Amino acid sequence: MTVATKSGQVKSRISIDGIARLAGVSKSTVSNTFSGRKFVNPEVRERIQEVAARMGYRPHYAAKVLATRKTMMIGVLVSELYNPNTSAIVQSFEQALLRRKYKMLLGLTYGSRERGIEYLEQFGTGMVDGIITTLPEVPFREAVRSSGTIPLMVWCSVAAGSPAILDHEAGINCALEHLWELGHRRIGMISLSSCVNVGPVSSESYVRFMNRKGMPVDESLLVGGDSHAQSGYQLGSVLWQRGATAIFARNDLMGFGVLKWAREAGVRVPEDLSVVGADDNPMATLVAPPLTTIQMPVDQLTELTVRGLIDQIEGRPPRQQELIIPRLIVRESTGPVSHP
Amino acid sequence: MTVATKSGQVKSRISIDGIARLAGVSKSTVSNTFSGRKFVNPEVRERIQEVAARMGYRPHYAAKVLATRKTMMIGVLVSELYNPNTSAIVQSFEQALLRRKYKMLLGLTYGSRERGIEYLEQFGTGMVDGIITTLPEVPFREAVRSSGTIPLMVWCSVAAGSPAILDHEAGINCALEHLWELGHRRIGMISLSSCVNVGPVSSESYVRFMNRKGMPVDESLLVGGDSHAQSGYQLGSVLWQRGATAIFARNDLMGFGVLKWAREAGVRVPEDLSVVGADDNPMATLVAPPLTTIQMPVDQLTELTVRGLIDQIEGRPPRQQELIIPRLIVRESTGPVSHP
DNA sequence: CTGAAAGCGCTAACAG
DNA sequence: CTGTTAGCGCTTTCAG
Repeated sequence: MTVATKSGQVKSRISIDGIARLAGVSKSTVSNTFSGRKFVNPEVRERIQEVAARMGYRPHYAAKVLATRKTMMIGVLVSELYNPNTSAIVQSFEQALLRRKYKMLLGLTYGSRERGIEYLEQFGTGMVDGIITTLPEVPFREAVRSSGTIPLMVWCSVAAGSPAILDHEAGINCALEHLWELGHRRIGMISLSSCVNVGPVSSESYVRFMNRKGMPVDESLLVGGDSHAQSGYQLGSVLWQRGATAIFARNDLMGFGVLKWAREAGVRVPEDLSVVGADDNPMATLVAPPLTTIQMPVDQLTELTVRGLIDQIEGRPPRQQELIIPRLIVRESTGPVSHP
Repeated sequence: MTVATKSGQVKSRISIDGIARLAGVSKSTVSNTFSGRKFVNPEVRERIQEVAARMGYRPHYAAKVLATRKTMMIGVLVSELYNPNTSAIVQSFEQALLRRKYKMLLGLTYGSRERGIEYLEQFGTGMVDGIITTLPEVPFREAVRSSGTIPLMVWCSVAAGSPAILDHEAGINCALEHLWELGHRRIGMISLSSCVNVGPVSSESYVRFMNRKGMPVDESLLVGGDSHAQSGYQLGSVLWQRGATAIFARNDLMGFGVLKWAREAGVRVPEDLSVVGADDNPMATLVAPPLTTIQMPVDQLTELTVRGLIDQIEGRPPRQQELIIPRLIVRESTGPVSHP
C-alpha cells in the first residue's frame, strides 16, 4: 500500500514480498529468518536482514495475527484509575503480562455495565487472546457470554474458579482482632456496597466475629460506602456520632476519607479514634497519620491470575485455586481506646 | 478454524463465508449489512442478522484490519502508574480516545529507555494507528525513528510541535508569586531532574523570578528530585536546614513527601513551613494539610493531544499549538511567614 | 441491489 | 535448507 504524506512524497510500507524480491529469495525464507522457526543459511539471513533494515521493513501485525491466530494481547478491564490501588493492580498486570510477551489493552468503564459489555464484545472479535476483568458490575457468566469463546479470568472471584482469591473473612478478622486487642468494643465498619464476585458480605463476617467474642452487635455501626474517599468522609462522621471508637473501612480510599473528616472535625487519630483500611494502597504511607491497613498482595494475585489465564490460552489444565491470606500492616492510625 | 476445548467438543469460529452460505447470499452482502456502507435489502439484511446472531458470528478483528488498514487502537506510553497524576492522565486519555471509538494499548516502561523503544517498535508494526508518548527518557526524534511511519504525539513537548503545551514558566511564577506575597523570601525549590521535552529548566525560571524581585538567589535552595515522594521527604529536610521558609515542589508527589517529613520532624505546615506542589494530583486534597498546588488541566491537555493525533491520522492539517496556562489552587499548606 | 474475484501481508505445510 | 502453494477472514472494485 502507498500512503501519501502531507509533504507530498509517497511512502510505501514495504512488505515481505518486497524484501524477498530485493534479497532474491522467497517469502518463506524471509519469514523464517524473522521468526527464527527454521534454520536459515547465515549468509542469506544476513543479506535479508541487511535489506530489511535498509528498507525499514517490519512484519505487519494484523497479517501475522490473521495467519497465526495469536494476538499476544490481553484485554484488561477495570472501572477507573482514580483509586491508586487500582492503578497498582493495573501496573502489576502489565508487568506480569509483559514478562510473558503479552501486551495490555486497557479498558475503563467507570462503573457502566454497558461500557463493560461493549468492551467484552469487542475483545471477543479476536482483538485479544484473553481477558481479565475486575468489573464488579458484570458477573462472570455474562462476561463470558459477551466475550464469546475467548479465555476469560475474573479478578479474585469466588464464583469463577479464578486461580487466586483473597480470603476476605480472614482479612476482616485480622483488622477486627487488632482493634479488639487495643480495647475497642464499638467498632464501626464501612463496607463496599457494590461488591459482586467477592464472596460473603463483609457484615456477615463482622457479625460472626462479634458473636465469637460474645459481643452483641450494634447494627447501626455497619454502614455501606461506595469506595471513594468522599464516602469515608461522610460515613466517618456518622459512625463517630454513633459512638464508634474505631472504624474499619473496607478500602483505603474510604479510610483516607475518614482521616480527612477527623482532621477537620478536630478528632484526633489515633488518640480519639482508630482507623484501619484495606488494600495497602500506595498512598497509605503518605496520608496523615499513615494508615494501618489490611494488605492486599497485589503482585501475587496478578501473577496467579495471569498465569491461570495463559495456562488456559495455551490449553494447559487449570491448577489448584490458591487462597491468599491478607496480613495486617500496623502504621499510625490505630491505638488503644481512650477511656474518658 | 476449529478449536478443541478441554471439554472435548469442537467449537468452530464461524466466518463470513459460513454466514453467507447459511443465509444464501454472498460474502459482500454480509459484509455490507455489517458495515452499513451500502444499502442492503431489508429482508436479506434481517435474514443475515438472524443467522449471524444464531451462530454467534463476529467479524474477525485482524482480518478487518488487514483489509482496511485501520486498527482503531492508539498506543499510550507512560513510565508508571504509581503517581496518581499519571493515572489521571492515562484515564483521561482513555476517555478522550473512547469518545472517538479508539481503544488504548497501554505500555509502561518504568523509566527504561529500552522498554520504551521496544514498545515503539512493536507499535510500529501496524499494531496501532497512532502513538502518544509521555516518556521523558526517549526524545521525540528517537521515538519517531523507532516507531516508523506511525503518527506520533508527544505529551506536552515543546520540541515536537505537539498540539498543546503547558506554560511551565507561568506556573512557576504563579507559585513563587503566591509565596512571595505571603512574605516568603527564602523559597526552596525541588525540581524534576530528568525532564527532557519539557522546555526551559525550572531553575532558570526561578532565577528570573528572583531577579525580577531584585532578590539575590541562593543556589543552595535549588535542588533536584526524582519525582517520587521519597525524594521530597529527603529534600524537604535538606531545604529546611538551609533555612527555607517555603518549598515549591515541582510535582505533588514530592510535595506529599515534604509534608510527611515535616510531620515527622515536628515542623508545622503551614505555620513553620509553607509548601506548594504542582499537578493538582487527585490525592492532593487527601493529604494533611491539603496541598496548595499548581493545576495541570489534564482533561484539556489530553483532549488536545488526542485531537491532534487523530487529525494527523486522518490526514487533516495540524492546528495552531495551544499554550495552556496553569493556575494556582490554594489549599491549606501555605500561609504567611512566621517572623520569629 | 447483489455477486465474483482479487487482494491485504504473513505463515505453514509440503515438495524439491 | 529453500521455494511453491494455499489459505487466514474481511473489504472492495467492478460487473451484472
